[in-house]
Order: sequence, then structure tokens, then C-alpha cells
Amino acid sequence: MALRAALLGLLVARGPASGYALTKSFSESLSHVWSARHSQVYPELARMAAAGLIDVEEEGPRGRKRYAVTEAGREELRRWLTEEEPNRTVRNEVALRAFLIPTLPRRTAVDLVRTELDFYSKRRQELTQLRDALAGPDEQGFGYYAAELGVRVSSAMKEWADWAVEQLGTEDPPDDEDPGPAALARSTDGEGRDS
Amino acid sequence: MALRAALLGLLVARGPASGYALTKSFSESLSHVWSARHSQVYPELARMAAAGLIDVEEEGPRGRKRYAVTEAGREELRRWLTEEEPNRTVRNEVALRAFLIPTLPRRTAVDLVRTELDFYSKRRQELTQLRDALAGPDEQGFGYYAAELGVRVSSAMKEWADWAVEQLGTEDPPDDEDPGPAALARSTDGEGRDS
DNA sequence: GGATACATGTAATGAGTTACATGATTCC
DNA sequence: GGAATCATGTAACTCATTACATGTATCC
Repeated sequence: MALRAALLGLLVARGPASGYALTKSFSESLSHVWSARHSQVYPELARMAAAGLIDVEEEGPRGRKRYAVTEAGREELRRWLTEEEPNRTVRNEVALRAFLIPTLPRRTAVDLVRTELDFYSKRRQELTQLRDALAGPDEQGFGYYAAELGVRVSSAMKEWADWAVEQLGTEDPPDDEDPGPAALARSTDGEGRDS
Repeated sequence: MALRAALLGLLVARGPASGYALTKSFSESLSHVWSARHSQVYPELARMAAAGLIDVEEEGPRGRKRYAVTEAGREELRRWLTEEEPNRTVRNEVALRAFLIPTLPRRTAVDLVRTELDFYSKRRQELTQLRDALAGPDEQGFGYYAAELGVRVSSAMKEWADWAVEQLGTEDPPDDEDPGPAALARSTDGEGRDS
């Protein structure tokens, strides 16, 4: 139901829009928060219209349908935000890779972390720009909270990558050309506590 | 394939384990990084064994199977980490809720953000403890990088929530009992740029 | 003997991705 | 007229959750 809430939110905040335009939001402004492809968006919009949460307000040029949120849709969004328990399940592939780093030779590990560092450095810049744009007088701050969160989270990830590179040792030590695992290798077998 | 990599990583780093024990990792140490239920873990382990990435090393008491990673499994983990492009897709329900906050009346918005604040405050504490435990002499630092990342990210989220509460205004203003939207309401209709 | 934790599986359903498929408008 | 973009949809597949189903060992 998160996708549904996201669509309702976009329609409430930015006014009527087509499935195409909504999909574009997921690949642009909303991409640091939630994502969805058009193949997921169109059927969901159809279901929401069937449920009376949105209406086809206008049919435009290339078969375009402009959807507008109904009163029931507004209520559903409010209900979802206030009454449904947030799903805080984490499934973060970058963090997973971080978890797995110690299984790699040190040099390889450093390279990987450096890649993340560059990536989050860039993302932070992008999000900072976005946030500053949203803080402008007219934009009414929609997306501002999320952009600020994005800036803070990507800063944290960038700084973590800085820290990790340092931890892993950034200089080539004298014991050249035989990397060896970053921290552990096959380790601790025979931990049987039960049988 | 992220689940597969996570399982291989656990087996490489902590040695042979049962599906049950691996599943427990996803609800404990790994829960801030990746999650999976037993109904997903068991079939995946079976597929991995069929593919020769792991072996049933021992069959224990209650039908328990202890899996050990093979050389092919180690290689697959290395390959996944170094050759596969990380999936950086974000699908963060908390951030989505942040995005949607401005559609709510101010008072309700503040309550919601306060809940997040408490939650991330707690999570940060937990992760800090976990990280400090992992930094101990014996643990060889496995999970340390991920725990550090978790601490940094949840700190960022907690601090964002602090900031957001302040932005939304924490004091009851004199215009009591008629909340009104936090920032915008139905807003800006008729943005048609195309037709 | 009963509760709890250990231990493994399957089935139905929902969420999300990739690929297939089609056509209209606009810009050059 | 050709390319790019607008615009919507469906089908097959993978990934993930919830619920169903079963049985064993251990602790009290």
C-alpha cells in the first residue's frame, strides 16, 4: 500500500497528473525515497480509480488520462499515514555490501568502498541542490522534508565510506603484492552450541 | 541475488550454520541491513546447494542441516561483490512518510515525526551497543562496518526528526483547535503544461 | 506432561522488474 | 519524414510476505 500512498500524496500535493507524469516523479524527485516503474503505476492507478480514490478528470491528447484525487482518496492517505504501522524493514544493498566487505582482500575492499564514496558524494550534492530549490518562496516546501532527510542520510553514508577507507588502510603497506583478507578469512568453524 | 550473497557472506564469515540459525541472523544482527524470513531462506539454501555453492556438512538433531560454503560459493560471493553493479534503488517507507507529511494538519504531523524520533533514538542506541560489542578483541570486526554505517544512518534520521519537529513548530500557537495544513493543502491545480 | 524453542518445509498471494507491444504528437 | 518524447498498457518472471503444516528436543 506504500505505492498507493505515494501516488495519493503526489496528487494531493501537486494536483492532478497523468500516470506518465507520476512515473516520472518516481525517477526524479521521489527517487531518493520510493521508486516504481510505469508497469506498476498504471495498473495501480486503475485499481485506485475502481476503488473511488481517484477520478479521471480529463482525457488529453495521446490517450492521456489526468487523474485527480477524490475526498475518499484524501481520507485514505490520512488514514494510511496516521493509522497504519510504518514498515521499517531495511533492505539496503549498499549496507549489505558493507557487511560483506571483511570477506574480501583488503585492496579490493578499499576499491569498493571508494566507489560508494564517490557515489554518495554525488548524491549528496544533488540532494542538497534539490533541497535548496524546494526551500524557495513558492514551492511551499513539498518534498522539502524528504530532501532534507536525503541530504542527511547520504552525508552519513558518504562519511561512513570515508571512515571505512581509513579503517581499511589507505596506504600501500610494505608487504606488497599479497593482499590477504581485510580482517578475517574462513574463521571460527565448529561453533555448535546445540548438538 | 542479494539474499544469496548475504547467506554466502554469513557462512564465509561465521562458518557453517543451519537455515534456522541463518534466519535468526536476519532478525538480529543483520536486520539493519537486510532481512528475510525462513520461508525465503530454506528454498534458497536448497537452490544454492543444488548449484554447488554450499554443502550439507552435517545432519543434526531435529532434522537440522548444517551448511558449509564451498570454494565455488566463495568465488560467487567475490564475483557478486566486485563484478555486479550494486542496486541502489531506495524504497524507504519512513522517508516516504516524510515526503507526505506536508499533506497533514500540523499537529498530526508533529505527532508522527515524534514517533519516528523515538524509534530512531532507540535504534541508534541499539546499534551503538552492537558496534561497540563488535569492536571487541575477538570478534574480528565482522559486521563492524555495517554496524558503524547503521549508527551513522540512524543518527542522521534521528537528527532529521529533531529538525523536522522544530520546523513544524513544537509549541501550540494561540490559534487553538483549528489545525490547518502544515504547509500546503490542495494547492496548485491546473498545472497543465502540455494540452 | 506442557511450554518453549528448535527445525524444516510448502502454498497462496502480493509487490516489483524486465520485456513485449502499440500508437500519437511534437520538434527539427 | 525521422527522431525523440509522450502515453498507456500487458505478460512472464522473480522476490518477498503471510499463512498453513509438521515434528523434535529441551527445560521446568
